[in-house]
Amino acid sequence: MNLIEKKTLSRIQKEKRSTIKSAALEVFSEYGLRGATLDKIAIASGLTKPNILYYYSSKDQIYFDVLSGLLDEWVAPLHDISPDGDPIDELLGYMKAKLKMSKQKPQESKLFATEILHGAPLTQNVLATSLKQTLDKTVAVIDKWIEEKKLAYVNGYHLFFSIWAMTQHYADFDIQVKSILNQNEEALFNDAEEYLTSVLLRTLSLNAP
Amino acid sequence: MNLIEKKTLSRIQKEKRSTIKSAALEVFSEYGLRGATLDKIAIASGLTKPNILYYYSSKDQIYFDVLSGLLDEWVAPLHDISPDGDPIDELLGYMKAKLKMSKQKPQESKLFATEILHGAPLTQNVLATSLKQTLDKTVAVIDKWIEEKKLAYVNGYHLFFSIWAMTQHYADFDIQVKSILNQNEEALFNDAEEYLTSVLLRTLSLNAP
DNA sequence: CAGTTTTTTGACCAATTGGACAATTTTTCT
DNA sequence: AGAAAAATTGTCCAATTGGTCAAAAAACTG
Repeated sequence: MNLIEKKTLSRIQKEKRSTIKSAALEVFSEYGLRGATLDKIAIASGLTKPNILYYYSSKDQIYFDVLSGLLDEWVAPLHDISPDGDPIDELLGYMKAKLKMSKQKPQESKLFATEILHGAPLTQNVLATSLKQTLDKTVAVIDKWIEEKKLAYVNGYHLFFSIWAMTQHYADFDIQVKSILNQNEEALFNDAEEYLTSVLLRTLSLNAP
Repeated sequence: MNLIEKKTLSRIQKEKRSTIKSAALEVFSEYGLRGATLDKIAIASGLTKPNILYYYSSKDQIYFDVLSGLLDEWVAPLHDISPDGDPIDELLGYMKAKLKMSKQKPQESKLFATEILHGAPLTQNVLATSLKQTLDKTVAVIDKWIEEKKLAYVNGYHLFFSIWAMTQHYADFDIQVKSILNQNEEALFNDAEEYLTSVLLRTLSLNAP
């Protein structure tokens, strides 16, 4: 079981679990939980199916482990927003951090998107508790900044929804984006960053209509 | 076969195909192509599995039919942008139309999102041809408006990517949004529209920094 | 090196799946 | 009404699936 997990994992255990997890991320992000098969994960990892089941008790366990590892990483940039920094710099920095994750970890973004899209069977409580608490705090900071006239008025929650949506779009919908723009990834993400920077600047700056 | 389809479908054929399609939309949007089963579609439609296969030759055919019907509907609002209208009114109207679709047709949005997310196996060529052409034309209109000083400078393609991302987010990630905001749907979409309106206004208006 | 534990695997199983098909029922047409 | 066509279904099947298990192989221990 995962709950009564020993604290000292052998070298082989660490290696194999890590191998399985990255193969599983690959397969899950492409096919989703239900579309992914143990056989596909076995092939992607170079292990046999029973061998995988020696390290994880079920397919769902693998999915759960991969996804849990992701959640913290995904929320982390929110914690880097400093209430003492310059509001616009902080928010631009946050957007850039999220955009960088979309560029460098598209599989993680897609896995997360698929999970939410299909009803968040494993993460709904995390969303409603941990994520909500973190976001509530951050939105309180935004509201304070607005009150101090350091930021134009915006709805803080929807501001973050839109930053998530706009940045993750480049990972989750990459196929659509690349079907329309025949650019290399470098140029694409440069343009995206420039565009998103200008949207946020115009949205958040005080000297607006 | 679907290609050699008769033009005159009987009353029963029309009814049953329609029944199957709406049941399939329900199931596909919740589980994705691979997670959906004919049995689930059978139950959701109130028909038997062989009966479904009498109207569609395979599960993939059903998926293809549902998705094709969706694509046109999904792109349609782009055609309503008039080059002769007021630029900001036209773009606000487009955003509102897309947001309304997210509110009223979340299943369609989710099905489309899942398709793209998992590599757009059935729609990639449609994206690269039909959608691209439509968007190219619309972006040309945007560029003309910018040249005529009716609109602040923006990258037209990324403008549409961001409108799609921000509006569809409320359908695709509804579970996340609703986990964080404990509002009824009416209030939520009102706030969303107000927020998105202000973002677009500030982004597109000329009197900006 | 011998014994013990951990790791790996081939063979297997039951459940689910997409789909085929012949027989039956219902609808349509004259 | 009666024949022809269309629609419906019960039964079946082969392939794929997640998962088991006992035995073999490898790694670690004294």
